[in-house]
Amino acid sequence: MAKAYEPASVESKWYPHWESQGYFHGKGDSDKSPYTIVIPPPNVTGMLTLGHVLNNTLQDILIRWEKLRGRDVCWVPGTDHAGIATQSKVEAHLRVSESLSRYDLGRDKFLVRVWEWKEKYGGTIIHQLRRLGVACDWRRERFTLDDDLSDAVVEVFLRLYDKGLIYRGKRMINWCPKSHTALSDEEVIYQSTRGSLWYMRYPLTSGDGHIIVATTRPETMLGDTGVAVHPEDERYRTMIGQTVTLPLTGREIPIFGDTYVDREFGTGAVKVTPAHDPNDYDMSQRHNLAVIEVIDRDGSMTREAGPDYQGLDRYECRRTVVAALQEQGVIEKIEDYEHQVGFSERGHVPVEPRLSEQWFVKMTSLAKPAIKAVEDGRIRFYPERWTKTYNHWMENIKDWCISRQLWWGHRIPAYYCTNCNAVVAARSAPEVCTDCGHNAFRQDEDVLDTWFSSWLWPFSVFGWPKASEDLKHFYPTQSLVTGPDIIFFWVARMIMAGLEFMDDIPFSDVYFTSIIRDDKGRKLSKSLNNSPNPLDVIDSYGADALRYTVIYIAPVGLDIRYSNEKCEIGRNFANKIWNAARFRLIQGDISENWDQIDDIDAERLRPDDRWVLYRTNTVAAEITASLTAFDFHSYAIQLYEFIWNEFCDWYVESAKAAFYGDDEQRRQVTLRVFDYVLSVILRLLHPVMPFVTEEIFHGLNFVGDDASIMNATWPEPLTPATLQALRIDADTAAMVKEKFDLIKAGRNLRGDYNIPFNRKIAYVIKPTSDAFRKVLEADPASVTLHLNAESIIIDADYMPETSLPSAVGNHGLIYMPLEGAVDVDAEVARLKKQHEDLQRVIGTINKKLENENFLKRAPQEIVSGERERQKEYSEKIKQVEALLAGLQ
RNA sequence: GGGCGGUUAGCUCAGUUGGUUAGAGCGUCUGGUUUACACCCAGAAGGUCACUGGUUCGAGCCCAGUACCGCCCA
Repeated sequence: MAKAYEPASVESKWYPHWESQGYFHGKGDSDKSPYTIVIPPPNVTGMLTLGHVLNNTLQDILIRWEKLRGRDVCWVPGTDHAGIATQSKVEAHLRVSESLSRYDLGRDKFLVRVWEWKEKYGGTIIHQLRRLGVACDWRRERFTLDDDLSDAVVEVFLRLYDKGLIYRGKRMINWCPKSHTALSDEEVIYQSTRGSLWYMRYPLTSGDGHIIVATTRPETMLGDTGVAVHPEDERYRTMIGQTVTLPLTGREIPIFGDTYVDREFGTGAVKVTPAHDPNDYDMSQRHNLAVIEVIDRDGSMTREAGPDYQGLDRYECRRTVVAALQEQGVIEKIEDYEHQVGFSERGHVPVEPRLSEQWFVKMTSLAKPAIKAVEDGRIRFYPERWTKTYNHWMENIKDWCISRQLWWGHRIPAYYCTNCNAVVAARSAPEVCTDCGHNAFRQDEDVLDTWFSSWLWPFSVFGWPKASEDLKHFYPTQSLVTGPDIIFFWVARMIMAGLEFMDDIPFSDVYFTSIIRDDKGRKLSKSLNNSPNPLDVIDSYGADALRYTVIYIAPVGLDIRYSNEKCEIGRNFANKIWNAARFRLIQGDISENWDQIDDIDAERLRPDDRWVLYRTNTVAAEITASLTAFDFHSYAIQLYEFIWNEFCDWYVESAKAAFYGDDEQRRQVTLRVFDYVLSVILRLLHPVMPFVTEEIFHGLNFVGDDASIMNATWPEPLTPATLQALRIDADTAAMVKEKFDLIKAGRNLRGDYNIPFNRKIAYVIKPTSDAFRKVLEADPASVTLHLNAESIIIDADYMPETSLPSAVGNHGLIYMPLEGAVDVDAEVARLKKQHEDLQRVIGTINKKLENENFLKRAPQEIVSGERERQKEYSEKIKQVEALLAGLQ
């Protein structure tokens, strides 16, 4: 084995091996209970980001863990077609390389080009994911535009249409002027934007004064068809019913009262542009106002805007309109104003509310059972607080706009009679129109929202609507790991779809990941150039290191502050376990019965062996509990602290005493214990660090060349019989811990006297309890080694002739006999400090025990615990006082 | 405006249903080529647990309020 762990060769060796051996493949017909995860499908245009690293590492931990626990695991990977993103990318490519627009090519030829692009670049993220080591079932990889999955989309559309839950209608929707398509409410990102509030004076037609309206969008005044005030607003009461003459256009429009108007905002009078504002549109319906469209689908002004403005971009038009109004003295004043502006999630331009004909899904009836599924705990969210966000959205759910004016996607399965325009939803064009008998139809030009296929993902990947063994076996899935940013887009909709079409929940647990930021707390973004490329990180630190680090630094329910340097945590940790294994290999071949300890002769066990077995058993249970609770951070911390601070710092050192000693039988037993513990550690670690654990498992011959740690078993708790037979218990473990504490005290004495650790010196230990004496006498060699002592004397009756450097523990004292003078001042100072500390502690204990209320009201075990401590510390302080007396 | 988080060591964070002298990693300082590991080892320093009040025998933890930071929804 190399002196330091070298990830690159190990990773490139094992991943192809795992994949070719079919270890990632869910059997589907197995007698084992299934454990299924569907991947949140990344965009087919996507590149691997740190967000993917976190998300997929978490899923991989669950999958590998459940596999070790013996379940038939299946993690379905795949990508979605990402309508807008992919289409825009290919359009941009065509524009730059061939100066072609999609209209130049036409729909069919354009789609051929998109498919070509997809075949060429669409696999990028899928291949990048493999570098991370994820145990995805690649034989089941799916794409949302695959034939099966497209069949599912059509089936769902038709079912909902037949139920009356899908309808087509002219509504106010969010329009992306860059992508020229409608968007759902969820695809609009509101951002605080600095703008202005323009106050405009609209003259009354009567010539008798004016009314001042305030607006953030002066260019829309070209489409104004009314002015609204609150009906009870005294300032304007007399104006209701009058008309104003709209500047620039000369249109005469009414002033009317509507309770929607906020009297506090601006002047309390608002201009009403029904075609370009959802609230104005609602008011126009209530008050029979005209609807005049002045902004076109590309964000330019229409003919209706008037000859001076037609064709201008909406922002250019704003400047022109304001200039014209200023010239006419219409602008009363301009204030700086910060307000929320909706931006297109994909197009990154301000959306334009627009009236248009679109397809919608009625959501209310779908939402009801989905709310209930979370309410009654059939589906659980981690962290739990996300249920509130979910509930709030679900209870106020709005109809879902599912049509997109794109070409890349699932084309809407609706056909229009070319004669009478009758609408038919069907798998293919009907032969004859049932309304008029005509025989020609045209299909709807639009495609469906990408999420309209994603929401079916948990069952469409298994072939639904066709019945299949896979579907029966693997649905419902168990865990979903995703970001809270798509709780509405995806999670909520999958729950609704699962219940509606499968009559069952799609998954039982949803784990919401943290959001990754840079170490200054800023969002990762291309423009800030603060998004590390995970592949570079894997090259320099290793996949295990990156995986482990991301889990280790992820706080529960908070954002992660990441920097590449933090991957040293994972790299160092991998190297640590690597070297512990290397040390073991140097000692010779692995024990034959490394996978159990039941037949070990208890008499051969050292206290340290019992301690490490006790701790291993405890930590394995704690780790299992952490993973069960989706507490991945604890999982990582528990591994780190046990492996580094307990196993390596204490047990490996302690084992050296046995390995280098004369007692061959003891050596063999210690090797057995070491091997057992190491095998447990590796299996506990495997879900998060698959590569290094596999390499070590083979390196130490825990498994043969053709096998894998992936197929090992998760460590089971030791049986009570074993624990009893080997006398592995909390008391022994506690006593060994006392020993370690006294060893630390002994090391501190060196520090006080500036004796370097490499200089061997003599120590005397005086146990003050029988149990402690026995632990020490059972294995003085390990104490000698831990202290790097020249010699150790264990003597319960030890009385030094002169004062010696010494320290007091809970069950004994340690002395450091020195040649030459004792530094009395230093000794006194240290002991006095300890005396003060003890006095303070004893003081608080005494205060409690003297408090009648405490004795009366605190639980008995707390009170007796305090009595115990009082006794213990009193003993200890006496020892300190005796030492002090000897010095003075 | 409504909702949800957060505030603990220089930095990043743990801290179980309230109960030992509040912990870890990184950073800083001291010492060390110890035959697993310098990607390391042995030590040290460093905290009024944001603030105010309350409940309790007992509060970092529970309750109320305040301040600041962040996210979501309108």
